[in-house]
Amino acid sequence: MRDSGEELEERVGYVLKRATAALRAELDDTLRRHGLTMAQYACLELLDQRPELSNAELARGAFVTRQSMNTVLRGLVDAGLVRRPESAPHGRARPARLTRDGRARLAAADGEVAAVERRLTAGMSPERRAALLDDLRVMARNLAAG
Amino acid sequence: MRDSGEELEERVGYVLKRATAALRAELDDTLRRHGLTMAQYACLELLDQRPELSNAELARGAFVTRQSMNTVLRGLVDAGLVRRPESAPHGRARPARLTRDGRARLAAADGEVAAVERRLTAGMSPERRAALLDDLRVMARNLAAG
DNA sequence: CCCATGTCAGTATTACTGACATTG
DNA sequence: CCAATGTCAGTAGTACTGACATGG
Repeated sequence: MRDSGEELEERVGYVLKRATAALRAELDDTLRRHGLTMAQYACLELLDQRPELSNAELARGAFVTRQSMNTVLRGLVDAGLVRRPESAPHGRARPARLTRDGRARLAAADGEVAAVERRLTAGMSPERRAALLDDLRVMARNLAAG
Repeated sequence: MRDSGEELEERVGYVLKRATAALRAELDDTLRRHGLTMAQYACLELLDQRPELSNAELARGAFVTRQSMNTVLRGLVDAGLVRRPESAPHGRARPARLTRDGRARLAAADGEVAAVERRLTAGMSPERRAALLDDLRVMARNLAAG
């Protein structure tokens, strides 16, 4: 196959989108059963790893506008999963934190999410998985930088 | 690091989501300039590769319900980018095809999309890229099957 | 004044469920 | 009757732009 080399370069994005579409569909179902959407889950995940993030920081972390993230955040606050101080300790930024319920909800969903992820990489050697993880990080950084 | 091996397994989905979120944000911008949304672009892509797909088949290909795909397809037909026969040649399925405008629009967008994809994998060796492509295919298949 | 942040308002797209008709 | 398909209706969640206020 002469053209496989050239095709390759063009098609990483295509296959990446396909893999993610499949993952999204699967996670959507899983999370729905826990009363969460993908956007909400992503936000909870971010806050779990890095508490005290402001709305604007969360937005940058999820690659969306701060208006979009604000909508998500509001939903989470209304649901009692996230807490924000009434007034900003500095500037206008109000650092968000998971509530106890938020941590519990995230933990409950995480178990099933992990199961989906195990299915995702079924049949890959640990080395392969490590290389994949590396590549994905490179890709995220490549675009986040630009 | 004792836990790096275990962490690895858990986090492929997380990093995959991050990489895709970055890609989505980038493509969203790019496609917007061509008057296309991600869903529309995905649909055009599918039809370009496999003409004559019905709405239900497209839905399965994109991992969404046929109702969702129907909405997208309607938009594309209204925009004159996709054509479907008035009546079904067999059963109720009406095979869709790109119009000349549809092909042109897709081709116009594809140039920029390819540029984004090149940035995406910048700094990866051809071997690495090939392995990545392979892994992504495995993941899509792993979930699509389940 | 400038910049980052938060937030309100409005709009478009997408994805879902439920329901129903039609075709083979 | 049944399975697949198309489609209408309704709803929810998400993402965008534009605009404006506020704090440092």
